[in-house]
Amino acid sequence: MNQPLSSTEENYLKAIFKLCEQSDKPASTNDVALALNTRAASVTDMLKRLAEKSLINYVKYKGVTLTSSGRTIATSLIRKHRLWEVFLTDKLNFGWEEVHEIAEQLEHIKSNELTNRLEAFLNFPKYDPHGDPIPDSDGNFQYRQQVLLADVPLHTEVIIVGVSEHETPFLQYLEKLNLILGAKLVIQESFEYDQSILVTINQSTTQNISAKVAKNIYVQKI
Amino acid sequence: MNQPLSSTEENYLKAIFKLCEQSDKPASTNDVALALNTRAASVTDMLKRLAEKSLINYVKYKGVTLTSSGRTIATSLIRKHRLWEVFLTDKLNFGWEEVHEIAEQLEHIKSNELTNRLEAFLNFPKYDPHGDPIPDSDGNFQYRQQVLLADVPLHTEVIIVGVSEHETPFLQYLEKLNLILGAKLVIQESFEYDQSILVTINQSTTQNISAKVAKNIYVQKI
DNA sequence: ACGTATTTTTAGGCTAGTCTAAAAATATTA
DNA sequence: TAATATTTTTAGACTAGCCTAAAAATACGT
Ligand SMILES: [Mn+2]
Ligand SMILES: [Mn+2]
Ligand SMILES: [Mn+2]
Ligand SMILES: [Mn+2]
Repeated sequence: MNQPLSSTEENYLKAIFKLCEQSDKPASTNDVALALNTRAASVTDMLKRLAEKSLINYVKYKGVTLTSSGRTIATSLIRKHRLWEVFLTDKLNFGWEEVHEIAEQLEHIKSNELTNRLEAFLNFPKYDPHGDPIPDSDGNFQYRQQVLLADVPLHTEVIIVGVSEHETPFLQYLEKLNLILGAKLVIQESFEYDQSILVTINQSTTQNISAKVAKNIYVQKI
Repeated sequence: MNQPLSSTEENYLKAIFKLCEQSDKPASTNDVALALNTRAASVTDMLKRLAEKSLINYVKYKGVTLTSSGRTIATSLIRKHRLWEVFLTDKLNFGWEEVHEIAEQLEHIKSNELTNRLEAFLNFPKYDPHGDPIPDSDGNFQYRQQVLLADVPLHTEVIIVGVSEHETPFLQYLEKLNLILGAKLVIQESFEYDQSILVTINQSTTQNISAKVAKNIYVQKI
């Protein structure tokens, strides 16, 4: 027992973690299939194997949650993913829209010593380039209190602290609009018609932002 | 066609490259099996598939060599392996005996941009922590003229530039004896009895070195 | 050159992981 | 609550990669 997991098995654990993270309810077979871009039948297959290894709690037709050893592995993957993303942006000067795909590969490198030394080399960062918290070596996250830009009232000054989507086109688009981590925003107007909002960015330019974008940006009041 | 290769396929190409590097003759099925710690039947299987993809020249019963596209992939793997080894020693302070295993994983990360930026970040190193040359992005090696310590005549001053084995115990042993890259050696005596030699290290200590060790250390006259 | 030893390939089977199609269970709606 | 819709599981098949055992090809010694 306790032989190293395949990248595939690791990806299932990570997906289940993320699906259960918010709601705390079990994840459905279909949700997992959707998250991993695979089919429900393949998921059922894998759930049986992961349950066999005591990494998940799986009840037929009732969904899946992680056991504590499953959660340990999942958080370690997220930790590695986010630390590598910091490495790629801070040390190799990649843009925040380029790092996710490479980190998807790097997160599967197996060496705790490597992870810990990388963390030290990066000066123990607490957040990744997208503003997501980096768990410590015990798997504890430092969650930040944050709200969606879409839920912020008018005339409140806020600062961008994160995004809820990591896909390249979205991040490139934000970059273009100067909507990067740390940017200061004030909502000037909200349009009923299409739920878009008018925001002032860094006390200089003023931009119209679609509802879709506003729902994917996390901000903090200052 | 030209879909990305699996790590397994990449490892076969790397092994074939190394087997053909010195001798220039085709590698035998058994040699490949030995190098990859697998069975001859599995090798035959894979050789058929790699030949199908035009990555190797394979003639039944006659052995295998790389095609030029096979060689491109193999050298890219070696390039990545050695650059990561430099990263691990120079930036993360790993010992030269700890890096090989981790680099075996890292060499399969797919991103040319990553490799090239890593190379720049490391200031374009020409040799890895074991003294092996790092090919450039076109796959060209800068070979060094070097001889085995075992073949050096008495009383010649030489400097350690490389090792021909990367296994942890061997490298740890060298470390213990202060036989690290850059150490200056002079052979004082050679013993017929067991082919061991007596060497002065860095003009200070004098050590007896077994024939086995002396055959795995590369040196340069100075 | 011929018989023996070695090397290599073939044959057939195994596991992990994937898929589609069909069956079974659960949820929804009238 | 009974019919229908949705979700999930099962059944069966496929590929990559690996294995052992047997057959075929090649190399070697006398
Ligand atoms: Mn990411
Ligand atoms: Mn991220
Ligand atoms: Mn190495
Ligand atoms: Mn090396």
